[in-house]
Amino acid sequence: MATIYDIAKKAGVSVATVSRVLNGVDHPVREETRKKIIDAAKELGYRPNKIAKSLAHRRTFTVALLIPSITNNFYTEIAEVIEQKLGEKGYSTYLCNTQRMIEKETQYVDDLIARRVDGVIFSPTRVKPEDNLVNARNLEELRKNGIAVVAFGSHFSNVSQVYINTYEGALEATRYLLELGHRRIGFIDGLEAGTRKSRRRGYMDALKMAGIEIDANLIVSGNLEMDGGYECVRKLMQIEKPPTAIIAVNNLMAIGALKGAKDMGIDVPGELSIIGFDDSKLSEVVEPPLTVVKQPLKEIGDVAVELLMEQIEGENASRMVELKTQLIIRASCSGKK
Amino acid sequence: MATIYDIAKKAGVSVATVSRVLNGVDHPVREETRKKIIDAAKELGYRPNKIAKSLAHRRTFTVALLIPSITNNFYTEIAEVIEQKLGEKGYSTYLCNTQRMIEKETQYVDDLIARRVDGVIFSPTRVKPEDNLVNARNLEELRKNGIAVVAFGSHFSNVSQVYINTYEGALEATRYLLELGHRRIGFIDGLEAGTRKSRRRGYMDALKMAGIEIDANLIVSGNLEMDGGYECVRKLMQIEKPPTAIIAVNNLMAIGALKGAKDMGIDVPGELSIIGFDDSKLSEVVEPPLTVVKQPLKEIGDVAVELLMEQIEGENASRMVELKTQLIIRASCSGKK
DNA sequence: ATTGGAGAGGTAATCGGTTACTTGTATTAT
DNA sequence: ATAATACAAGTAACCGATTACCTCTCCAAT
Repeated sequence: MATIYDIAKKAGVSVATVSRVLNGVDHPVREETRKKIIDAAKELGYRPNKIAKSLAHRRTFTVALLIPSITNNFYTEIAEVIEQKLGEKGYSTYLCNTQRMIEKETQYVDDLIARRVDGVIFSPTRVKPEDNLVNARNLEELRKNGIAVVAFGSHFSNVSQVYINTYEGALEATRYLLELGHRRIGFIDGLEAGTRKSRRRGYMDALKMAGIEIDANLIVSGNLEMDGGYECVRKLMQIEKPPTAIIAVNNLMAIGALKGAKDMGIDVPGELSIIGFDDSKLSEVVEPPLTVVKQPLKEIGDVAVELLMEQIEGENASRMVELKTQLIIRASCSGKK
Repeated sequence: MATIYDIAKKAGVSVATVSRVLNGVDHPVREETRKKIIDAAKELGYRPNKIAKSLAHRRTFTVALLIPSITNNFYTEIAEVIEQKLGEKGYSTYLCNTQRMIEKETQYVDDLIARRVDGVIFSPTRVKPEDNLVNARNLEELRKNGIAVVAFGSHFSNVSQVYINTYEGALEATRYLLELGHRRIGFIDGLEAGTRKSRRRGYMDALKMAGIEIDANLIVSGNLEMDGGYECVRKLMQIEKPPTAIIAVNNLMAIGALKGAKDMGIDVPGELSIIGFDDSKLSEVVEPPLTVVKQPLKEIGDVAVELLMEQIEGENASRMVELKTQLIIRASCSGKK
């Protein structure tokens, strides 16, 4: 492949001039010379080598988006807007999918440092509570190596982040079910059993405020995929006094729960109301369309990119932006008679 | 950040030795020296610079996966296996999403060449028939610049590819509907109206062989997303003699069609049978679960990586592998009375 | 006539690694 | 005792760019 040296030789100039012309650097060059260089580059089918450019500039103009899953629309819809926005700003996006495996997260972090990405938008992979520590360590490692970081989907200290107030979302959803007359409300949680889990807290607080005692049997956990929701609903509906409504902490689990209920011959919303989290096209097409606590996907992406750019190109103070959820009422909930 | 020069100084050796130790090159080094180097590297928090490595090696150990959509599970499920397999072989994956915009495909191709990826797994973005030409040009550009390429999702000459025999898939699906007694079968196509579209040919051939004349009114096109299917079904059901069964060319369109039919008050499968393409988790959770022509996602990914590795690391003869579809019968079709 | 500065372009160090080739020493074979 | 060889390590060119600094002309100003 042709290099700027080849072009320089062919055009009879030095590489400095070639570089200047090809990059539009502010340095006077005669029109005639410029043309010779452009022509030579074209003839040689010259392709700039970004590897070399990156090495010289100590900038790669690459940003990584590190997420737990790529088959979950929640993440891909965010990914799409992030990639779009970064592209407009001249950055390429590395999409890194951990498949919810914490070791892969660490592997990726090492690789991203080695590749000298300019920034990382980080949504932690957390299946077991201990993963929390690994997440924090990975984040720290990135920052220690001078990489700008923005996080979303969880809490960290001292890092720019987009924080979605899921506590209030869960609170609102639970209250909605209470208003409909439900008293036994189940909660389908993810595996990442921590202490300060906001969705669960929102759910519990709403119940407490309504003077309803919390029944541990009504809270079950599964993996964050459809089968997790499927299994959870079966567990919930087989306890002594099964719930009349259920909240699931993400989109796929809600859909899995819906399917599980149907397979058990339970009518939704007739016998069981279901509320999911994370709106996506899917929630609309299932039967019945799901009532969900929507997280503002597009905004999350927009804000994440903004925060990252502030760090890469501006003052690097870390900042936190809070976004609110919104309850989208569709047809998966009904009043308790 | 620390470089091998820093390590060399700290350990009192030359950079050559550092490089050898850190990369496990087959060259004798005294155990004592090795230890000094390892320790120095650790103390300095050394992180290898893959940019520099790539420049020196003229290999990036990066492969790009260039696809039309990232919010369609068909692609993300393939992406997941590809990324997994490539990772095992020591390659990082660049996931590039064109959002079905042909200009983005070209932009990406230019960028990938500039980034000197070792290979590209390419699924063409094709919305209008003319895009075909752009796809071919992009492919040629990659190859001209010495980048290994594997294509899937369409036909190209002289490139390794995974070819899914969708002609037979469509043939089989149509015959299935014919056996159920349907005579008026609608076809929901994508926008990419070409001449030699295999799914459509399979559909038409099955009808012809059954002695049924093709009614152009039964063939409509839309975009490849849910709303495309949604609109198409409305069109189809409003013609003079509407179909009693429909085949849609991809997963999202089938789901959109299902939703569209429901919204029109049409019972599926009672009044209308629907068959989709591209199996994915979604097809199972909609109501009724969709009968689909399944494309072997995992195999597509596996084979694509195999073919690419053959080119990058072995003899670079281009090769074509044909995969078969499979009709998965669920509950969205019923016999015509 | 001399000086100063703008215009046009070149030289070579640098980014952080890899590696072909060379060197010096210790061991073994003859 | 000496040559041959293995071992252990170093030197410096190279990968493909960028860019600070330098040089040479030419022309206007004094």
